[in-house]
Amino acid sequence: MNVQLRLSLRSPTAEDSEKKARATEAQRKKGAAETVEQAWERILSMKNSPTDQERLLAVKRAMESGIIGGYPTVAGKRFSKAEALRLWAELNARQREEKLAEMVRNTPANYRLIQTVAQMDALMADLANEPIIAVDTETTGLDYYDEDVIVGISLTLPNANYHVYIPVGHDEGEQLAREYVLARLKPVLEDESVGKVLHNYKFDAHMFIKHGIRMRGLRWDTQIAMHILNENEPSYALKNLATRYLNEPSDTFETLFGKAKFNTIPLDIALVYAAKDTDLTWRLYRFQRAHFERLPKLLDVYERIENPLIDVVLDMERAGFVLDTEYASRLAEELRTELAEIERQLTVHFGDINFNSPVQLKPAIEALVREKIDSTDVKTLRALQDRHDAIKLLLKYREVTKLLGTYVEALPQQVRGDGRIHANFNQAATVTGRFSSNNPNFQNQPKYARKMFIAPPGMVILSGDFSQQEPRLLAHFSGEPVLIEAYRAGRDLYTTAAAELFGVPESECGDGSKYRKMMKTGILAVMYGTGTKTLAGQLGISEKEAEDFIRQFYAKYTKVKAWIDGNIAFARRHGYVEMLYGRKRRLPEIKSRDKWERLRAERQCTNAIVQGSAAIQTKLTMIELDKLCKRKGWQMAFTIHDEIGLYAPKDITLDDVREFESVMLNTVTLAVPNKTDIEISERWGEGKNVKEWFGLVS
DNA sequence: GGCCCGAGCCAC
DNA sequence: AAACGTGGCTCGGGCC
Repeated sequence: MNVQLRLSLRSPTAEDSEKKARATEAQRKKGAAETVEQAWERILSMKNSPTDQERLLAVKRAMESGIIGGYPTVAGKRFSKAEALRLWAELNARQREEKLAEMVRNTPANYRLIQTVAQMDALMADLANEPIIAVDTETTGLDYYDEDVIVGISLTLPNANYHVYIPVGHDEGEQLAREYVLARLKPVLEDESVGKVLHNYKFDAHMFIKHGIRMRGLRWDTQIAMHILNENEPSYALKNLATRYLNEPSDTFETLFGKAKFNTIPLDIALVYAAKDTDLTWRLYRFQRAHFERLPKLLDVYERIENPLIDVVLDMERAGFVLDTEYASRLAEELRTELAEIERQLTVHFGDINFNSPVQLKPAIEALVREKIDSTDVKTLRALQDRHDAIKLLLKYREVTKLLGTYVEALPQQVRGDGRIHANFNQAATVTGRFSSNNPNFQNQPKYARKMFIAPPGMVILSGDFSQQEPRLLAHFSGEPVLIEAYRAGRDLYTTAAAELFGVPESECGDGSKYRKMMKTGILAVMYGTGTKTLAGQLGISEKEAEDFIRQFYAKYTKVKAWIDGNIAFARRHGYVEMLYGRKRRLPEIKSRDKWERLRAERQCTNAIVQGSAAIQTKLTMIELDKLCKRKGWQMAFTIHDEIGLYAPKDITLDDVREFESVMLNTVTLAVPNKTDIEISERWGEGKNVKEWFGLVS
C-alpha cells in the first residue's frame, strides 16, 4: 500500500468540493491525474459485474467511514481500476486482521478451547448432564467423500452454559489427536437419546461418517427449519441468519478467512469463530422454537416430515449410484463420431464458426435463410427447419452436444473414490418444498443418459412414480365431482374429461388421440395459468381455439375455477397460500403494483399448492419407505419429484413389491385414490413392470 | 485461471 | 408486448 498510494489522513471538507471542481476543470484541460473522487466516479460507472460494483462500493464506503482515515490522494498517479481492486484487497486484509484481533480480544468468557486430556475428561463429565447439545465441525473443505477431513469440533452445552472448540487438525497449536477426540465423542454423537441441534446437519453428518461416526438423535436443523419459516430467505447461511434474526452481526467464513483452509487458522481465532457457530446455532434454535410455538401446523410439518427426512437423505446420498463406465465410454464414442460428421457438414453451410455460440450462429443462420431471427433457440430453429437441411442438422448438433457435454462425458468424471457417483439432494432449496439436486443433478437425467446407471452388484432398482400426482391433487383440492369420480372409477381422467368436454365418444379419446392430448395439456395449463398464446403454440391450434377451450373447461368444471380463484383471494388476504398439512408458500408479490409481478404471483398460488403438496406426499412416502427399507435390508436411492427409487436384492419377491406399492399408495390419502407405476430394473431406464419382471405375462 | 452472467436446454 | 410453475448444468463471452 505504501508504494502505490499516499494516504491523506483527514476528513473531506467544503474545501474539498471546491478543489474537486478545480481539479475536474484542470483535468479536462490537460488530462492530468484525476482526484480519487473522480476516479471513484469513473470506476463506478464502468460496466462491471454487479459483484465488482459491490466490491468497489465497499471500498468507497470503507474509506468514507474513516476506516483508513479519510480519503487517500493519488500521488501523481492515475488511479486505475486494477489499483482500485488492489486497494480493495489490501483494505480487506487490513480490516480482516483488525476484525479478527477484535474478535479475539472479545472472546466470550464461556468459549473454551479443549486441548488436553484433563479438559476432555471434564467436558465428557459435563456432557453426561446434557439431554440436548449443539454440534458443528470445522473442516479442510467441503468434500466429505474424498478430499477433506475434520480439523475441529464445536459443541454447545446448554445446561453447563458454555461452548467449546476442540481442535484436532490445525497446523499449529497444542491439540489432541483426531482419533482420540472422535473416539471419545463417538458414544455421545451416536446416542439417539442425546438430542442434536445443527445448522445443515447433513454436511457434518457426512463428515462424521467419513471418520466412522454415524451421528444420531437429530432434534433440529436450523437451516431446514428456517426454510419452513421463510422459503423466501435470501441466504440460509448461519452467519447471515444470525445477523438478521439474532441481532448479532456476524461475518461469514469467506469474509473472515477468504480462501484459507480452517486448519491454517490460529487457535485463538479458531475458538472465537468456531464456538460462535454452535452458540449461534443454539440461539437460532431457541428463536425458531419460539416462532413455531405460534405456528403449530408448521411445527408439525417440520417434525413429522422435514426432520425425519434428513437422515433418510443422508443415507441415500451415501449410497450413491453405480455408473456403467464401459457402457458410458461406448456411448461417448458413438456420439463423438456422429458429432464429427455433423460438424463437418455444418462447416460447409455456415463456415468455420463455433456452433455453440449464439453470437456467431445468429448471423450465419440469418444469411442462410435470408431472414432476421430473434433467437437461435430450438423453438426458432424448428420453425425454420423445413427451409434448409442445415437447420435440421443444427438441431441434431444441439441434441448430441447436450447429451455429450452434460451427461455422457460429464458423469464418468463425477465418479468418486469409492467408485460411485454421489449426487446431492437438497430438501430445502425450492420455494415449493420440492427437492433440488446437484453435483450432478440427478433429477434431470434424460432417458438416453439413464441407461448409464446400473444397480449395485446383486441388487435391482425398484422404483415407483405417482401416476398423475398433480392432477390428482387438483381433484382433491378442488373437489370437482367429475374429476374425483373419474379417478375413483379408475378411468383415464384425460379420456373421460375429453369425451365429456368435446362431446365425442370415449372411443375417440383414447391414448394418442388429439382429444386426450388436448385435455392433458389443457388441464396442466389450467393448473399453471398458461396463457392462451402459449397453450395455442403447445397444441398447434389457434389462439381463439385455445381461449374457447379454457372458457369451456372452466364452464364445465366450475369447482376447479372456484378453487383457483379462491386461492388467489386467500393469498391476497393472508399473503400466503397453504398446501397439504398447512405448509405455507408466502407470496408477497400478490400485492405488487407491478402487473407482471402480480400476475406471476397469482399463477404461483395454484401452482405452489399443487406442486408443494405433491412434494409433501413424496417426502412423507420416502420416510415410510425408508422404514420398509430398514426392515428389509434395502436402501433408498433417489427421488425425482413424483418418483422414488431404491435398491433391493435381486431375489426380491412379488410380496415385497406389493408392500412397496402399499406404502406408495397409502402413506398419504387423498379424496381420490393414488396410483403408482412400478418398475424393476438392473439398468435404469430399462425397467420392466411387475408382471414382466416376475414373468406373470408372456 | 477464476468469477460471473445470459442463452440454451435437460428433468418433473 | 408478452410472460407456465419448480429446479441445475454447460457453454461462450466479458471481466479481472
